[in-house]
Amino acid sequence: MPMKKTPPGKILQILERTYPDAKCTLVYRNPLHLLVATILSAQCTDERVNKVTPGLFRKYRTAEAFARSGQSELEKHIHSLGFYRQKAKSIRACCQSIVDDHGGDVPDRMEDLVKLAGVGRKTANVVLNEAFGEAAIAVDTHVLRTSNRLGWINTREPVKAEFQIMELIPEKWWPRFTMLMIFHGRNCCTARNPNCAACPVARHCPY
DNA sequence: ATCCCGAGGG
DNA sequence: CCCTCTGGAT
Repeated sequence: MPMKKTPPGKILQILERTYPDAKCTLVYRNPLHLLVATILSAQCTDERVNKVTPGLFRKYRTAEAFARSGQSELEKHIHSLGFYRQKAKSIRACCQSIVDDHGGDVPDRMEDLVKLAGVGRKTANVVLNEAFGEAAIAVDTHVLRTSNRLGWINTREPVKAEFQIMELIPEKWWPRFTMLMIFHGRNCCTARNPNCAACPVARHCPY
């Protein structure tokens, strides 16, 4: 049973009109700051991350500074974000690797990024995209869910989803696609009670 | 009560 | 595939 699927182009246009300023709301764009901020953003909002990062980056300016930081010291800064023990541990180990293996600079290759503690494919793609200007699709739960519902893909595996979506969409659109789908997934095509009545692309959606 | 723009581990 | 990790917003 092939599911009905509308080519992405038109849908992306509609979403672009609906969410014209969907964009990464993390404040920092230099690689180290964005990497740390993205690790911190797991399971909490960007607004909450943006609230602690100014003080955090005033205290720890380099990967070496983070690597040297004390576990409990770092935890205090990020306590309000949740998962603070793992996040602190990840950031310290991650920055130690950046110092040891990359001369203190955040690596700019996926292969190297995903080896860093606390950095998965999603985080790596955010950094590649927003800090290094590389076209990428960061597959989070929203991208995965909305893409499946629209019938563009049929898999729950993020890596498969990433490559299948890349086949479907011109590279130029990859970053916009990511942000639009995340926005759409948050505000309309939610996991539990999707607001299909108000959905701008409901006509094109087999879900 | 319930949910959240993940990653690591069993 | 399942589980855990956490505080805060709603």
